[in-house]
Amino acid sequence: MTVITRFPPSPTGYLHIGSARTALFSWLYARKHGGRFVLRIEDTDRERSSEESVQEILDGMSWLGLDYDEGPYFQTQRMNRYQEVIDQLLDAGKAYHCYCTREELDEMREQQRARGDKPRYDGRCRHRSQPPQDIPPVVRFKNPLDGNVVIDDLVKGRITISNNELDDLIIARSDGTPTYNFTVVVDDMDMQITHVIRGDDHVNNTPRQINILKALGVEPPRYAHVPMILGEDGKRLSKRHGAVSVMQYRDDGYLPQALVNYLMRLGWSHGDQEIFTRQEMIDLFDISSVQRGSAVFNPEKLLWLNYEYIKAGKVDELRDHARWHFENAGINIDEQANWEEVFRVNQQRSKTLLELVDRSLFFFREIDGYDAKSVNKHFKGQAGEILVELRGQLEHVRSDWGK
RNA sequence: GCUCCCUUCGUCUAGUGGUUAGGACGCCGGCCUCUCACGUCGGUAACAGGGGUUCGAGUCCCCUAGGGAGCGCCA
Repeated sequence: MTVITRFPPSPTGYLHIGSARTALFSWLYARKHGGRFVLRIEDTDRERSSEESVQEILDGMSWLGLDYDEGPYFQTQRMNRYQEVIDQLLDAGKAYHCYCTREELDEMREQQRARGDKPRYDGRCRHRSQPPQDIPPVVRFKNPLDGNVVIDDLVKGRITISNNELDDLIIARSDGTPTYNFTVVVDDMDMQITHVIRGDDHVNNTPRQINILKALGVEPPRYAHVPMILGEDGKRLSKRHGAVSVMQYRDDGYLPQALVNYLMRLGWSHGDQEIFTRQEMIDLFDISSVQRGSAVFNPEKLLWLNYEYIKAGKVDELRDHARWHFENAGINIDEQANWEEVFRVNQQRSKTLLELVDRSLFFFREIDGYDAKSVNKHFKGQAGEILVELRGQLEHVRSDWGK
């Protein structure tokens, strides 16, 4: 059996650091097992989806080096297929039309909450005999009434959920468009996904999806629910914790390999090893030894790792990653004669590429001014004479520069 | 509220019944050094709490507490 994993972002913003980690795990799993990695864009929410986001995600993945073997597929291009499966379910009596109004549903949920119950649809339209003419119906999936759903999760272990905790979820809206939990199932089925690796905010969706898969007569894939990444305050990582966009890290002068390394080590470890080459990641990473609990994102450690990568980096590779940063500073690094020497002096004292660029600038361009405060503090007394003298001395050592 | 999941230094983690509970980041200090660094040596700091099981529990079981997630015609 060929392993097929997938990464299904919705293009509603930047590529989030948490999504990137899940993508990395999926990619690693596929690469490790000689399988395929599928990219699928979940763009059914037309309101919030955008072309720019798609591009941003694509850029992020390529920057991280996460190449995919199939896709990108777009859900909006698969609408006919979803409709087909909905009809199939309807015909088989495994789904039904529901004419409940939002008001009616709200009221029902309110009563359930008041009773201390979990709000869920009570299936009142399952046997509706005379459909009202003026209400466009949604389609609901007939969830089994009893029994359990068991997930043998690759990271969480066995999870058992009782079917009476689940309700008849909507698989098609009143305008006919399919909903998330349904499209995921159809896509994973059609794309023959064997391993679903995703955030553990999806564990509660999993039993529903398994039930639909079973109704469709398909064997569910294996699941691996990886924990969320939290901010310093223990809350789910979000913008208020600082940078959460992958591309922001690129802009801030991080090396992709450092980010990838950090992300993989977050919630996973291999003995005392901290630094891994790409190949080691593929060989050593094991999804089933990912930590079960969530992990707090630690920017300091990422910074340290980045520093390690810069210190140990080959100058030409560093130059490739720093090229556009230099361009931003108005320097064409490829035209600089002594750039290698400059890199070698600075790479051991720069924690980011931005710092490296900053420290290198005065080697590459004329000084256009002095810091007033420092001038007042140091340029006094004999300082001028000494500097002139020093300059004279430097003329002689110039030919030995770097030796 | 209900359901599911989780719980070792501040943070990321090792640990699979017997360890002085190990490593890493951070922080503090020593050494190296004509500067800044690199490097290097050392220190700081944890098994959430309570019951069991066992000769012996961070490791197994139960309870409590705390945290996270989900409960949409969002994904």
